[in-house]
Parts: sequence; structure tokens; C-alpha cells
Amino acid sequence: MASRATTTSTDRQASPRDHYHHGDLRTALVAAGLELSRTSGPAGLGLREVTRRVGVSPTAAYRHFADRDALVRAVSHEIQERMARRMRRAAPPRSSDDREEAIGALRAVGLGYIRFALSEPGWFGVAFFGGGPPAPEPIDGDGPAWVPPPYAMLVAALDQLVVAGVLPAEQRPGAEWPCFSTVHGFASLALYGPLHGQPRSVLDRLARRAVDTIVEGLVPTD
Amino acid sequence: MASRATTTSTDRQASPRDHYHHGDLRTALVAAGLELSRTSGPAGLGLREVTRRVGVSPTAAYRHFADRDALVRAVSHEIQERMARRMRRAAPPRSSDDREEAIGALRAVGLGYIRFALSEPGWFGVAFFGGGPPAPEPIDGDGPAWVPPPYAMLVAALDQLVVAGVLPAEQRPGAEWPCFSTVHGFASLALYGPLHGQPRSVLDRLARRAVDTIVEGLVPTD
DNA sequence: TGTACATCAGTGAACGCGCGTTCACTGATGTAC
DNA sequence: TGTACATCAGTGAACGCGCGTTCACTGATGTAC
Repeated sequence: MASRATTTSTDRQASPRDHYHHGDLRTALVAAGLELSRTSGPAGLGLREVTRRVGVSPTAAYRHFADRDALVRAVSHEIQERMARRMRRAAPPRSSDDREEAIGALRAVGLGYIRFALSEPGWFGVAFFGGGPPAPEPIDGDGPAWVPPPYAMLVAALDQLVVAGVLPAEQRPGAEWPCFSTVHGFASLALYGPLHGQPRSVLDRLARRAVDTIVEGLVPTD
Repeated sequence: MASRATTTSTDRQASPRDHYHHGDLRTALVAAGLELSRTSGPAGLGLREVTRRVGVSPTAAYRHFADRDALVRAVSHEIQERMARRMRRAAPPRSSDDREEAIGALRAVGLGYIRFALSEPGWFGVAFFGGGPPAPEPIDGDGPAWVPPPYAMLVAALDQLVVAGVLPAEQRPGAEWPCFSTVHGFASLALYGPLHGQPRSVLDRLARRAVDTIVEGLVPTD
């Protein structure tokens, strides 16, 4: 009756479950959530659907997650870790000029964000819309429990801009938001808005221009 | 049985329906959709919920809309008309300096977009996510059937920038996207992202900076 | 001016769906003695 | 080394929900003659 989930090469568990106790159900549920949401976005993250894929009863999930939202949040966090990993891989080569290097790094963070969104639209949807709006947080208040790694990369790139002497220190606070707005907005327009369906080559060109323009606005080079 | 919807002062139909034939059901459904989505966003736009509010059977909607999606699209279009209307009301005063005026107008378009989103989050959600992704369209192809009025305002502001001699004509094509990305992204971060829940005063300040930065990147003033 | 009739705009019941969550339960595990 | 027992991690049936859509229908409208 309960059809076993066919395991793929990306599964952590090599074989379908053959014991009453699963072993590491929590991890397996998150892995299944990643697979499902990769193609279906947040809608793929039904609690029933995810447990079905693992080959376990829907109730079993409640041993590991308080409710569906908690599962979605776990998947979302994992996605953001992967996003940051992929962004790091696309970092530009070192330059002899510190200023140039810092600016290049900021550009790379922005383009990396957009490129991840474009190539993994399902995951991007979960990361951003999966867990409902995050709790409000004073901008410079006590450290939040969890900082999204892609956001942390943006923060680091901006800090480096100050160190390299490109961005005046007094302009540093709040500089995240023009940058984050532009790249996140571009991704949204490309995935859900008027740029949806444009060929990848066009999107790449427009993305570069969007990033160049906001960086130019932040640290004028002329 | 079928409880009559209580009519509000904003209803086009002054009195509850007292005939078998409604009179202008299509308009009434869109009006009800506007009310419902204003507080509940796209989720409020259930076909059953909307017809319930009008005091009509769910089936009746099919006389006027092919399916739920068509209803949502109609509401979304109406919202975008209102958005543009409100943006126009916030236009800056004329200036003696053409260049200054053109730049001020572009800023106003951006800030108007953000302010509408912040003060009408439900409507903004419908306008942007209501009808699913729009059909892909060649950027400079044949005119699309319907151009979102807020987008048209952005186009006009950019054109004016060229006329005023602030933006070189060869930089005009595609200039929409850095601008649109920034303001739309900011609205998204403020409504669904890490800026969610920040006090309005903070958001206003950050919005101004985001808009200033992208405008500076597009038409440097130093 | 009156009437037959086509057309239009609604009704009401029902279908099938899948969801998240609850409940009382049972099989498996591991530890104290 | 063996056994009693608490604890843990699953099961399976059921609940209640609301949704979009379909179907065969009927009441109201307006027009041709």
C-alpha cells in the first residue's frame, strides 16, 4: 500500500527503509523537501507529500517538526546555505588593486544572488516565501538567532568596501538595502514579473546592468 | 439562507440585490474582490468567498469570468490603475530646472511605487502575484494587450530624462529594469523579507536611500 | 398592443480533491539491575 | 547474561475544512411579429 519512495542518487539514505525505525527521519524529510521544492517551489512542500516521498506516514513528521511551518523553515535554511555556497564558488579572482577587488566582490555577490534565483526558481521561492514573513528585528539590535548566509556575504562585501577605502564609513550603515533591493527585485521581476520568460542571455545582460547601476550609485567611479 | 452581503459606502450598487437579475454582477464581483483582497491579499480572492460577499451563488461568477484566474486578473488590473492614480497624486511640483524636474519625477515614481506597496500590502500582493506569471513578451516587440499603468509611468519618466538631456539616449533602452528592480525589491523586502515589521519611519528613510542610490547610479550628479 | 419564444443570468446540489492536524495505538530500542 | 520496563518513533484511521468546477435546472428579460 504505502509505496516506497524510489531513492535517488542524492539521497543520504542509500536504501529504502527496512526497519520500523527510520534512522534519521528528520534529515530524510528535509532531503525530500529539497527534491520536491526544487521543481514545485513552496507548493511542493506539503507535509503529506514530503512524508509520502520518504515512505512514512504523515504523522511521523510530527516527531521531528512542530508543524508544517517548521519543516518548511528547515528546508528554507538548507536552501540558503546552498545558495551561499554557490555564490562563493562564483567569487572573482583576487586583484592587485584592493579597491577594484572590493568592488568586484560586491558585484559578484549581487550577480551570484540573481543567478541562483534564476537557475533554482523553486528553491528561491521557498527561501524567500517559504516560511512566511520573518519576525521583525531591530536593524542593529541583538544578534538574531540565524542570519541568512547570502545576507551575511553582502554584509561582508560592504564591510570590505569600507576597509578598502571605497565606501566612506559614515555611509556604511544601511548600505545593505539598496543592494539587496536591487538584486532581489531583479530576481522577482525575472521569475514572477514582466521579465518572466525572457531568454537567459537577455536576463544575464540586464542583471549585469542592474548590479552595475546600483554599485555605481553606491560607490561612484567617475 | 444566502445571507445578503452588507453593502458598504464604497459599493457601486447602493442597495442589496432585490431582483433575480443582479444588474451589474461583473462590476460587483470586482468591487468585492477589491475589498476582500485589501486585507487578505490574493488568498482573499476565492471565487466562493467573493460571490458570498456579493450574495450570489458561486456558479454565477462563471457568467462573467472564465474561471477564478480571470476574476483575479480583473481585480489585479483595477488595483494597478489605482496604484498609478495614487502615484500621480504624489508627483513633485514643477521646477524651473528641466533637468532637476525630470530627476525629481523619476524619484517620485519610485517612491510612489514603494509607498503604495507599504500602505496597501494586500493589493500589492494581488497586483504582483495574483495572476501568475505574465506571458513572456519580447522586450521591444509588438505592443502587449495591456500595459500596467505604474510601469507606463516609469517609462515616461525615463523618456523625460532623455528629453531633459540628463540621460544619454544610447543609455535609455533597458533603463527600466535597474529602477523597477530596486523599488520592487525594496517593497518585497519590507513586506515579505528581512525588513518586515520595521517602523514606517525607518522604512521611509531606507526607501529614500534606495531610490536615491539607483537614480545616482543611472544619472550621476557629481 | 399582445403574445410566443429565444436568450440571458441566475440557482442549488453535488463531485472530487488534498490538505494539516488529532487521537489512541503499537512496534522497536536501550538501559538498569 | 537475562529480563523488566520506560521511552522513543513510528502507524492508521478519522476529522473538518474549503476550495474550484460541473451539471441540469429555472426565473427574468426583451424582442419579432
